[in-house]
Amino acid sequence: MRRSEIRDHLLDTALRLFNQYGYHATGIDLIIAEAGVAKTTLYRHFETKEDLILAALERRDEEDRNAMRAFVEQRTGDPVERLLATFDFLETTVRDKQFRGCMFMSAAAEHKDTVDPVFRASLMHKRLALAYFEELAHAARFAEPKRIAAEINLLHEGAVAVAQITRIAEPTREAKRMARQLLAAEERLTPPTRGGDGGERTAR
Amino acid sequence: MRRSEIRDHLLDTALRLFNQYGYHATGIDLIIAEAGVAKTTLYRHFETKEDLILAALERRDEEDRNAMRAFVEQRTGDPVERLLATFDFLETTVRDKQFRGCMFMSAAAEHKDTVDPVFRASLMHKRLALAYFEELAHAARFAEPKRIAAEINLLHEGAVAVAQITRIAEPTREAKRMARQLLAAEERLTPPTRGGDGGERTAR
DNA sequence: GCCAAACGATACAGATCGGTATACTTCTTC
DNA sequence: GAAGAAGTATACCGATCTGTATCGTTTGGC
Repeated sequence: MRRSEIRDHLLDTALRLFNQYGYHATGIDLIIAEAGVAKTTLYRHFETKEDLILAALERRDEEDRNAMRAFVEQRTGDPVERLLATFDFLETTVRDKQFRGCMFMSAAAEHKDTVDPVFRASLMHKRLALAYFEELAHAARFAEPKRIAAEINLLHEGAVAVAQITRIAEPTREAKRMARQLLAAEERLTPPTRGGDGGERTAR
Repeated sequence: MRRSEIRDHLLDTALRLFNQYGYHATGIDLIIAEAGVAKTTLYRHFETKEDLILAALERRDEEDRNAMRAFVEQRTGDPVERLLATFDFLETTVRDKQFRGCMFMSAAAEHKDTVDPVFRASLMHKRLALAYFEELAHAARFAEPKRIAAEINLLHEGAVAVAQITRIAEPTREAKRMARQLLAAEERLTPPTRGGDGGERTAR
C-alpha cells in the first residue's frame, strides 16, 4: 500500500466502523486493527480521534452529495423530476446491506452540543443538502423554492429515520409519493411549456 | 427520600443525562453523582447499565405516549384535527430548552444492531406511536388508514430530525401544513356529515 | 425496640479508553 | 547509497469504564 493511500484507507475503515457501531463505541484500537495499521501511523495522520471523525465526515459529506448529484442529473433533465429522483437515490442508499441510518444524524445524536465540532460538521452537511434541494426547486421555477426545499428535506429526513428503525426501504418510496402529491399542488413562476424546452413534461 | 422514590429519581436523572450527553457518553459515576446516590444503591435497583437504559426508555415511552394522547384528546374531538394536533404536541416538546432530539432515535443510533435490546425497545416505541396514528386515521374513516398513519409518522420523524439539527421548532409547523395538505386530498369511507355527528366539520 | 433490608462511602478489580514513548525497519527521494 | 521521513511493534501512561466487595449507618415493619 502506497503511503498516500493509508490516510484514505484509515478513513474508509473508520467510516465503516462508525457506521456499524457508532462513534463512541468504536475505539481507536479497533480501527487500527481493522485497518491493519500501527497506532503510531494513525496518530501521524490525525491528531486526535475527534480529528479522525471530522475528516471521515468531511469525506463522507463530499461523497454523498456528489453521488446524489450524479445520480439525479443523469436520471432526468426536468427539475421537478430531479427533485423526485432524490428519493430514488435515497432508496439505493437505504437498500444497502450496511445501512444503519444517516451517519450525520447519528453523529449529531452522539454529539448533541451545538458547539461541538462534530455536531457542527453534521449541521453543515445538512445545510448543503438543503441548498441542493433549493437549487433544484429554483430551477423548477417554484414560487417559493425555499419552502419547497425545506419540505423535500423534511421528507428525506423522515424517510431515513423510519428506514433506520424499520430497516426497510419502503419509506423512501412513500416519501417520494408524498413529495409528488405536494409538488403537484404548488405554484410555478411560469407555467411549463408543453412540448419541451429541455425537459419532459412536468410531474403529473 | 422514601425508598420507592429512589428508583424513580434514578430514572429521572438517567433520562436527563442520556438526553443531554447520550447513552455511551453518560457514565454510571456521573448518574450516581447527579442523583446523589451510592453506586451500590443503583446496582441494587438495576442489574446493569443496559437494564437502566431499558427501564428509562420504558418509562419515557409511557410518559410520551400518554402525554400525546392527553394533549390531542383534550384539544379537539374531530379525528382529522386530532391527527393534525399531534404536530402541535410535537412542537411543544421541540420547544423545550432541553430538547436534543428524540431519545429513541438516539438510542437506536447508538445501538444499531437490530437484536440489541435497546434498539428493540426503540423500535417498539415507534410501533406504538404508529399504532396511535392508525387508530386516529381509522376513526377519521380514511380509506387507507395504514398508509395515512405511515405518512403522518414519516412527517413526525422528519420534523423531529430537522429540529434536532437546526434546533428550531418551525419544522413541526411545516410538517403540520404538509400533513393538512395531504389529508385534504385523501378519500374517506363515508363523507363527513355536515352539522355534527360528534365532531366538528372535517379539516378544510 | 429489634432485625433485616437498604442505604452511603470507599476502595478496588479488570478491562478499555485515548494518546505517547521507544526502538527498529522499511520505504522514498535526492 | 545515504538520509530522513514514515512505517511496525510493543510497552506504557493516566484516566475512565462497568461492576463488585466491604463495612458502617440508617431506616422501615413487625
